[in-house]
Amino acid sequence: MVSRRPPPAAPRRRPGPRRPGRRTAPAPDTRTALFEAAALAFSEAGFDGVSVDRIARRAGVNKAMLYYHFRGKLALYRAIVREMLRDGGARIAAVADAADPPETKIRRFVEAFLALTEGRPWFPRLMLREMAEGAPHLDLETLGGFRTVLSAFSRILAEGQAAGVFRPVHPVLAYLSITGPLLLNLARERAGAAPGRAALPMLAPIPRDQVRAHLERIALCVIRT
Amino acid sequence: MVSRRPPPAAPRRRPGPRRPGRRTAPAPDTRTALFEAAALAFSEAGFDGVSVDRIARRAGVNKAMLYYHFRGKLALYRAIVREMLRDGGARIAAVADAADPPETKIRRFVEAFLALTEGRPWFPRLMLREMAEGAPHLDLETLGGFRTVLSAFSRILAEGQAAGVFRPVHPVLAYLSITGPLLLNLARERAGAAPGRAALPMLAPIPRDQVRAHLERIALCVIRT
DNA sequence: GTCTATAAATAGATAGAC
DNA sequence: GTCTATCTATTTATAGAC
Repeated sequence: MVSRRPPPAAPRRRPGPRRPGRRTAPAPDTRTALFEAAALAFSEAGFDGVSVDRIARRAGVNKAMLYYHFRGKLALYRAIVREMLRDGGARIAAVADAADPPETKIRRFVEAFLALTEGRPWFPRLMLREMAEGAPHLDLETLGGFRTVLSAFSRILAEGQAAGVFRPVHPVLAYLSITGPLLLNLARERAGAAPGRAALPMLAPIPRDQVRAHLERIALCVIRT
Repeated sequence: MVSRRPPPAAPRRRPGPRRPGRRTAPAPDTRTALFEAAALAFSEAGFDGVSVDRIARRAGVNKAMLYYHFRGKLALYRAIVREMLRDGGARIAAVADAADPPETKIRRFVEAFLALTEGRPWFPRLMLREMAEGAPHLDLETLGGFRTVLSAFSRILAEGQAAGVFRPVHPVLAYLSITGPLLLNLARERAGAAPGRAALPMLAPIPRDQVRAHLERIALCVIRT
């Protein structure tokens, strides 16, 4: 049910943002407006839950512009995910390649991931949703973005193991053990923010610092010798 | 985008399964067939990704029967979630109320949760998806089913804390720290099972015993003093 | 209880004027 | 680059025969 008609086989002709010296209208940032409106909308309602029309209206532009600037709904969605993974991968790589002891890097990793979820409100929702669905909207190229993140994380683990302070642990399990509780907790708090649910203690927010401390504890006790 | 028209305000008239001594046709198990077909379909494609028509066809019955036996698509979905939570809550409560030391109960909890995910293939997918979306399809009554599960888990924590073997920890964070990695790992393996992804080591399955051992380690190191 | 037929709404996508 | 208008497929849901 991802897309009603078979995907149009990708001729890939990216217009590229804002070439100087054109004859047409100013075009302030139609492409960017579409991108950000779609990112928020997808994170709130999921790929199937958002209509192309709604994205366009939210961006304040015409629906047809989505098909002009991107190749369609699915291509726009993938562009959003790729951008997220590119930025996330760069930040995690910066942590992994810094000159810190492995344990510090793990703490920095937790903080970087937390910052990522706070800087882009759509990041955790969109990512968790896509994972929960089994990533049916992503192609191999987009999935490759995950590898960048995971391999940076794995470098930290390997360094700690070489130094004898970390035990051997499956990198994927370790990664999911840190990020999973965080993503699910954010989803839980979001569920509690829905109207008529304020009275459910089960869905009440937990202070940010308490969450951060908990995640660091998980991280270190899972991978430390 | 949950349902196109406003929900019909719930007169709640459950037909009840199979009353003996009727005059109409045998009706072997139309209701059950619909229930199971829908559970699998919802877990595969999500609430919005499955059409009523598809559920009916998969169950081998007519589409109109869904509206006869349940009140509509949303009511059927909620019935499935409620059944899951009822059964899950009962199993976790059985673990919590047994005569074991707290640490054993935690291990039993992990095993019970794992068994739950293995016994009902749709359980982890459906649950993770619904959580990832912020539970937009659930009413307060259905959400109450979560409380049963969580309170049983909290009883184990409280018992261990009273005995001095567990440290004080937020029950919700502890719960998510065990179940989150498991659910996300299942989703990851499912993503890897999609056609054309067998070559991605990042999505390769991890042996069940390794996962179980990892979850137990997380559980105990998060809550133990 | 079960079915066919259809209503009423909305989806993604495109053609073509400007 | 941007727009309006529209095509076509699909959706949830119901009416009414049997």
